[in-house]
Amino acid sequence: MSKRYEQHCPVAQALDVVGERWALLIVRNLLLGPLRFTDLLGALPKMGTRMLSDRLKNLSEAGVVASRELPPPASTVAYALTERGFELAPVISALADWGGPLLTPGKRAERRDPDSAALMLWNRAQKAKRPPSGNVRLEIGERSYVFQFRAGEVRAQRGELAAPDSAVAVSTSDAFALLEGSLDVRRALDSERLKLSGQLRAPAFRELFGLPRSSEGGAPHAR
Amino acid sequence: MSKRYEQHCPVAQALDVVGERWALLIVRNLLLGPLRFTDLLGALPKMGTRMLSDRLKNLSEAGVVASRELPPPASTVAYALTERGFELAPVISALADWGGPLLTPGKRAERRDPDSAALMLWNRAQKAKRPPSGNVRLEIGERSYVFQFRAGEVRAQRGELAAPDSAVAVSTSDAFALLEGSLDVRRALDSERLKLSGQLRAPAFRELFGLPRSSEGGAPHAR
DNA sequence: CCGCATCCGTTTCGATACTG
DNA sequence: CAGTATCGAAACGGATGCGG
Repeated sequence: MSKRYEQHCPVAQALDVVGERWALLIVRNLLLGPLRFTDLLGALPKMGTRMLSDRLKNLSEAGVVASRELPPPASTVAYALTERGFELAPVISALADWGGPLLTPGKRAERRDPDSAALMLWNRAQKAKRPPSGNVRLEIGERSYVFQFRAGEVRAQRGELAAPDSAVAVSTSDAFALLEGSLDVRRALDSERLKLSGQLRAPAFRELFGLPRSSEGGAPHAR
Repeated sequence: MSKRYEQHCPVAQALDVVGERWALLIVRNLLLGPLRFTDLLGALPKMGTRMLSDRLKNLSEAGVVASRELPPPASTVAYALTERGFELAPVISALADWGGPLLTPGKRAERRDPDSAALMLWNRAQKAKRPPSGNVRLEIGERSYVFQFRAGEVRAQRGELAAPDSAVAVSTSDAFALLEGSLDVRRALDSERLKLSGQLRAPAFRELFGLPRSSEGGAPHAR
């Protein structure tokens, strides 16, 4: 945007770069790994192709994202965050924390994609008790993610992992249900809506991702 | 904005509320205390009155700001952050951290106001070594601020304080110079561009606000 | 003066069609 | 698949007006 705030203030300067509509959502989607133009487009409903190419251009010039040519046979372009771009993670994280209470469980017509669930899990994992170390393969809906815990850091990326220490599988809607507490980990395991394998046990899993213990304590059929 | 992202994601929900142009800058200015309509207008160059009243309306409906009638004789309205609004501080803080490197020392035509300097000092104070406890009266340019340190928390507000433990006075431009490291605390004190009084000594002052030790180490006239 | 509503020229947005 | 071209609709920015 050529409209800058023109203030000698770090907040205004930051917003000059990532304060435009869509910009931070693009960053959010790229936090889990590189994406192609159309992948981004699909993840950002209502956004037009013009918008996306404009934003990607601006973010590239600002050094936040970089486009790389994928090697053949997948000869196409992928967009990835630069190191500077990854440094926006605390901003996204703070926004996610603040926006958490705004998530109303009901709401139809709101897109629910695996990436959002994965990011929420990542955000919680960063704040939860530090795990020892290890890799977790997380399957949410059709997508697969790798969470790497080591030295008090958590990294999350799209992708497969040959030999993870543990594996988790859950549907997209159940992932959100677990996050919001309307589905209990124990109950999800019993009904096989959540599958755990490897070293990870239920209590450790819940702590690892800071999941609430249960929905309403003693009201199983709270409608 | 009636244009919502319509995604079931806390980041998107947060941006639906505070992602519009100007919104976060309004919050930033209110972090230091309530302001009147025209005060905000003056702090936000290029912003029109229409924009401001729209944004204030949206932010009020979202529960981020609240307008309160000031008691007579100053019968006018002031806008203040709600508790929910203050919870955006980590977002502003993360943006300030990320935007810090974008601040180029030179740049004319960039507004430099005391509030920005005070906010930057607040941001650094939060990350610096925890001070014991006490109140500091900080005068930047024409404005006065009160920093309250206690129990590992730092609060910063516009306003006077009758009997602070320490007092600091500096011009607006020198405040930025101290922050960016082009002006050394020691040198500023010697030349009386920075005035300290009360219990606060130079080294403690520098640590309290995480100020850099000096500009370029051994190049006093680096041009 | 303060808080806001109205008007207007310009920019930006969102959707679609189209090209390499 | 990766964009560019185009167009109507909306939003922005600035100026002005008007009731307190």
